[in-house]
Amino acid sequence: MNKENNLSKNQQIVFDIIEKSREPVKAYSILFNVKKKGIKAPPQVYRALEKLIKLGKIHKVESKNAFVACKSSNCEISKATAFSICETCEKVTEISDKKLSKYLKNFHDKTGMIYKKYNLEFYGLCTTCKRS
Amino acid sequence: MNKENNLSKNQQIVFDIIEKSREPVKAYSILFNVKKKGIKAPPQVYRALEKLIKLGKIHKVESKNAFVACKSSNCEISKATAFSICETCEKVTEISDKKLSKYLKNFHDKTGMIYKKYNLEFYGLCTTCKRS
DNA sequence: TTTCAAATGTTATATTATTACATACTGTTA
DNA sequence: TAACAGTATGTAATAATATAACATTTGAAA
Repeated sequence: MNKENNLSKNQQIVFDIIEKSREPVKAYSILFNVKKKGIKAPPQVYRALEKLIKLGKIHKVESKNAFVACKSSNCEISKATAFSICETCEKVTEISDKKLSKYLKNFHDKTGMIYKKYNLEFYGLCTTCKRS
Repeated sequence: MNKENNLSKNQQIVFDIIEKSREPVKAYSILFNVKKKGIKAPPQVYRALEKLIKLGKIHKVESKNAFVACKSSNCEISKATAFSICETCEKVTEISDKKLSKYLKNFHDKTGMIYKKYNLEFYGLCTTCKRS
């Protein structure tokens, strides 16, 4: 364990890759990038990813099978995620909107189900792609 | 093409499987089930799925890599999906809530991005699993 | 210093999805 | 009706994503 932040060696290596990236990173892209650091096999990456998600340090963008560092509530355990995804340039941005998260956290359906977590992915055209 | 509903042979076969199922169906489970009907290879299934999604007849539950028939706005093209997923029994239900969909359709983030589509997946405990 | 949970290393394999290319069907319109 | 365009199909191969299973090591705390 790394004392400062509670991450183990592999977890830190994987997290660093994701954090530095400006876009969602795929598991096998991570794997490729950490071969030089001694991580050789998929389970090592997937285990680190799983732990990082549990810790709220990263999120999985489900519709892209890719991972991003949590920007909105850094280092807190986050079970509420929202992303905007540009269908043209593929840019993914985490949305942190108090009203939206409040609305969704308080949402109840008719059945009385208890929601502990949600993931919302918007698709559309980002402002850059809109212009062109 | 099947005149009644615009689906081709393979599309109809795949749709029937999904429609009859009470739970989300995975692509390879579909493939296995339609081998007897002459569909033998993944691309045949994936192509049908793709078309059915375009038509709004089915949705993909992204976090499960599985497909469900659209119950809420039958046969209309649907770009706005919301599901509730029980973490215990894995039951997936499509949420059709006018207020929720209105809220999300009208949602704008700070960047001015135009949203054309969204997918929302809630996780939690269904009423049955809550009791036990 | 034993002990236990967490983390790691490794091989193999399962699961999900796409590429690429050849062929056939369907409806339109010249 | 012949030609065309668009859509759908069949097929083989392979790419991409993810997990199972098992042995071993590490780290913190009792």
